[in-house]
Amino acid sequence: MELERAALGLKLLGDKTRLTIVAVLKQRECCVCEFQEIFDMSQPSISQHLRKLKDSGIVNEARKGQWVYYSLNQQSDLFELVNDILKHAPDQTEKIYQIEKSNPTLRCGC
Amino acid sequence: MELERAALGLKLLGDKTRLTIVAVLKQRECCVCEFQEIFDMSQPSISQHLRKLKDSGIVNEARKGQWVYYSLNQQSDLFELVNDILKHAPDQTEKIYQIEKSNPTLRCGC
DNA sequence: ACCTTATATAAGGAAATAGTTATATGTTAA
DNA sequence: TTAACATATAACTATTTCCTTATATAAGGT
Repeated sequence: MELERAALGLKLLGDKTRLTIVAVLKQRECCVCEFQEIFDMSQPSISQHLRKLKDSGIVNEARKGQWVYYSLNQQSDLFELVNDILKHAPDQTEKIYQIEKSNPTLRCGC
Repeated sequence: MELERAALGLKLLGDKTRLTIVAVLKQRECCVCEFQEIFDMSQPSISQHLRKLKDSGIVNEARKGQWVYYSLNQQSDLFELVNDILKHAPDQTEKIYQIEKSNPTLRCGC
């Protein structure tokens, strides 16, 4: 991989919020309103972080009804790098629990 | 490792210049004037990048006469992360060659 | 159609960042 | 002790970053 491309990936993951996002996505795909449960910031702010990750190809986005689900893009040229980095990041089971406890997508019945 | 600490390391390596510095240091320790041979920027700018890497513990600094040599700090809590990242960065033999061709520390006789 | 919910985009502001030039500090050698 | 070299620090600037609020778009339910 080009050094510049790797630097872009590292810069994107060099933010606490975005690193947490990808660490959570490694365990489970999530929609925006689920991330709202675990971050103490506005919905637009979360959307903007997800957009950057999407633009770089690190994550995929898929609309399901009114929700947009994000997941790690395993086809990305940055996937292996991201994956290796995540080996050094703490498990996010606690955050996942926090999401599931509040269950913001309850209404969809799925 | 704490997520916040990992994010700091990633942010530091998420800069083209600093990522190149650590990639070069993986192959060979270098002093500031050697980095000046491979970066198209001022000496203070290079010093400032090295300071950030030093402050985080990623690199070591050792004065040898009038030169200050930098090397990867293998004792750093970030070393394994850095090392895994460098697996995804290109080899820097070309840059090393560029340094050795101009040999800025010629005068020391070492 | 209309209201509600979910998400995205636009616009703006405060703080961080990466570079610059000028100057200070530390080391060597004449 | 003075000059030359290597590096660090200070002060400043332009740009980028991350957040905010306000608004737009998209989908679902009544």
